[in-house]
Amino acid sequence: MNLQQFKFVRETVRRDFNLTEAARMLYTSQPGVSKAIIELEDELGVKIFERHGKRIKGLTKPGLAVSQIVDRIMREVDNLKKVSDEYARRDEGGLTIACTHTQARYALPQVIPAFRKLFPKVHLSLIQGSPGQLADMVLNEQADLAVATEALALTPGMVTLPCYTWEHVVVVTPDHPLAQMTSSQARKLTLEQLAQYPVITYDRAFAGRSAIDQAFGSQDVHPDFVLEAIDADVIKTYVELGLGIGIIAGVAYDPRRDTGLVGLPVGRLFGTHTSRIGVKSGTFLRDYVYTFVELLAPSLTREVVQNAIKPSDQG
Amino acid sequence: MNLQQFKFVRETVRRDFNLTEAARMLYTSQPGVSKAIIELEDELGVKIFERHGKRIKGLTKPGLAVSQIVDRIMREVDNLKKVSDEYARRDEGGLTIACTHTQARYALPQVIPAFRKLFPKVHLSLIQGSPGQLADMVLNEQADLAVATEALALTPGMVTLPCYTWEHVVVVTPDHPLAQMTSSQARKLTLEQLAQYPVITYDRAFAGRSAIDQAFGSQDVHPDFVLEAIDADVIKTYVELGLGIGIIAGVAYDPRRDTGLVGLPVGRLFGTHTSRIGVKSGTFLRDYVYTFVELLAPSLTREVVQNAIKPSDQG
DNA sequence: TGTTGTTACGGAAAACGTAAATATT
DNA sequence: AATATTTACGTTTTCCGTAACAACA
Repeated sequence: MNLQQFKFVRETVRRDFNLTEAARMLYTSQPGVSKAIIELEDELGVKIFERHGKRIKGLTKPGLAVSQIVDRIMREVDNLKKVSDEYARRDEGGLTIACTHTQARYALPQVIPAFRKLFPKVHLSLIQGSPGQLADMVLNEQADLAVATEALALTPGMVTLPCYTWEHVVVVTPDHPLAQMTSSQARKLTLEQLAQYPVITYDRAFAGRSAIDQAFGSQDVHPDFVLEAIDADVIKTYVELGLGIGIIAGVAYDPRRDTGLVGLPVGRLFGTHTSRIGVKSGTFLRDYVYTFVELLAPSLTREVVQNAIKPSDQG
Repeated sequence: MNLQQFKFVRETVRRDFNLTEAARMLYTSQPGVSKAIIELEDELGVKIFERHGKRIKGLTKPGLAVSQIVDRIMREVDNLKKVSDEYARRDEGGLTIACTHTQARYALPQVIPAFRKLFPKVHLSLIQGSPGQLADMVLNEQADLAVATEALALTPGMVTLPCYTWEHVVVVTPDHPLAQMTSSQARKLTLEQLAQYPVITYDRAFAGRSAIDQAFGSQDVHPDFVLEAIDADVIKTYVELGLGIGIIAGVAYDPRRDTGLVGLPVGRLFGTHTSRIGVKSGTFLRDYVYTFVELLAPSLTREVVQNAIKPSDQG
């Protein structure tokens, strides 16, 4: 039994039981992976992988149990590295944040400069992806934490914590009829009125889009979604081109910079949303990660987060 | 980083930071242990052990964190072996029970025959020791579970569950004044009356002795404890020799077999005691271990026990 | 001065990659 | 036929024990 074998098992599971892929990801030879796994199976006395002839198709029943334990071991091994780095290179290291475009472009810029001043030696990476991908990145420990609004939650092993709340804003061109309204008229704007115009907003999986659909749906109003995009910059671009009205996250509209657009504060129509951070349960987080989270959401103190990631179930 | 290094670190901590001892326990050479640990320290970039020159005196701050993680890893590695044995040799294996003499001699015989019938291939070992030793054996995973009445509890990582309750009994020779009483007189026996005779009972750490002391102490009665022993058989022997009256666990007195003794049911004087099983939190238990516990205490179902040993904190 | 930890060194074992064989889709 | 896994084999590296050395108490 050795750590190498565990690494191979974990990677093989992650790569959907493709040894060749697993070997490639770990920069090693495929026969080596095969041999190591077979040796582990021999030592444990059980087959970990279900084989149809020579093709590996999935986990056996004992294999599932083994795989879960192996995951826990490898997670602790990762923690070992992180813990010692915490002492050896106190303020150095990497912080990988998986987030949506909205977060990367509008929310995180409000904290990253301060963070960099505190930890100039920490190498930051922002990885963008869909909320589903973000969750995967955190669970596979490719990212230390995820920030998103839509469904990060509910995968076992994933812990999410409320970060900040926000509302949508409607953006239109200055010459658009909606832009001509008095502010008292604007306050009374309804979903029906909005739905008279083509709508440009986020893709299904992003930035509170589900709340937008729900709001319209509950009133049985069905606007024409002419264009859906991952990020507010794209949406704003097409709004400026006159393709329709935009519904974007409030943080994504800045009256001073977005001079070609008028923002209508009708967030109430679509409800209030909570952006959340996602962390993998049971992982060790470097000191500066806690600091980062506190900068992003002062209510998420070190204690709150530590308590949340305590491993309560196996993940 | 490899499992060997982890094993060495764990053993070195357990052997009070004596590399020579650790090496001997693991049947390997001492320089090998030294080298492996140094290599691990180099790889992690931190010193794990506090050294005064060349003497290892304890854990450094990072070393403590490392040691805790290493313990968790090694525990999971042990689980891996157990899990696969569960499938590979479904009803074979070992069951090591750490218990006091009272348990081994009087309580466990009531369940072990039934257990052996169910799992004839399971090799049973009973290790006897003081309650403190029992706890250590479980924590070091030399024993699967511990059974005892006195202080098993409260070490972190140890989970205890109530097993069965019992009371003490006073035993005397048939010609002893106390044996001449009518049953109504016997029912009214007081601690003062008992204290008129020399008392033979358990050693401080065993079988509810603390409750005996407490009972006498609370009435400010101070009997003459002429002899203290670990087990009831020894106590009964000396009672038969006329050295005094015996106070032993109720289970240890059988009127049919102990023909040379008369039992007085005065358990109420010393309160009711609960024997408990102790298990290490976070360990995997073989199927037959759950069965054994259910035989011993039907209320401790598999679900109850599994729930109890779920790792809530690090141990 | 005895005990304990580190360094040096050499033989044995295992780890790993290339090549070939075999099985699956 | 193409893709995927296992077997075979030889080189390289790592492992591990003995011996020698160094430092504490």
